[in-house]
Amino acid sequence: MRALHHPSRKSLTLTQVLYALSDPVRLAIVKHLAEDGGKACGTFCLPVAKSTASHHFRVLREAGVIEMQSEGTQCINSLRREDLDARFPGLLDSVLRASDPL
Amino acid sequence: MRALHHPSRKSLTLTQVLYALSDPVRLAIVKHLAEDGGKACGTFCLPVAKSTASHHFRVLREAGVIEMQSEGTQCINSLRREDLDARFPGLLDSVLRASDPL
DNA sequence: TCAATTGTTCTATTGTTTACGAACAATGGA
DNA sequence: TCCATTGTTCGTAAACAATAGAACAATTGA
Repeated sequence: MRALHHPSRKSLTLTQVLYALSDPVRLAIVKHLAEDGGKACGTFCLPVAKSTASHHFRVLREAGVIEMQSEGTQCINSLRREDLDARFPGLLDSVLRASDPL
Repeated sequence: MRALHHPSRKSLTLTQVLYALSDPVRLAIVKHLAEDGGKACGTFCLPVAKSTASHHFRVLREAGVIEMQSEGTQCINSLRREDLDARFPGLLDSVLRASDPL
């Protein structure tokens, strides 16, 4: 697996983050990661094909919402909480809270 | 002007709101309305054609982010702050705050 | 080495979004 | 009534996004 690009904290943009979070599949991923981080892509039960899931993980990564690390054949995902909180204080929390009853 | 449909507070969805806010033009509209509400569509200096602006106002309205009221030939816009705060506490504030240095 | 696992990339399809100009509708003032 | 103002709708084009299947790459274990 080649090196994955992650945007720097500074280069995160609000509109891109909001867009990344505005898809139900991606929001579900973020919710799961908020509950327990460090999960491999395959451990999410997503209602889409593997290739589509890969696309959604990529959108989240490129928006700076998640971090992906290769770990053997799988890749471990985690929320970029600190970066998001630093750049957009309160945003992630309010989104997670708002998505609770989902 | 015919009656404009506004979704009820209950029917607002997080993903729809996030999507509505994820466009730079729409975010600019929301920012302006947060500073001074009750502005007509024409008072916004937007970098798009009239018809395109109309589209963006509509997306915001249908997501439940803004309220539009006919007032003569113009239409007065305002943020649905109470509804948004009730449904998604802290979300609007964090978005507005995050968009400050924009 | 071979096969299984995990995820990415490529290609294609389908539908959505953004955008604009032109035409239209509604209102209000001259 | 006529005209200006304001905003919506329509038709259309270009760009983008979500989806899936097939092929591919990297790793791990047998």
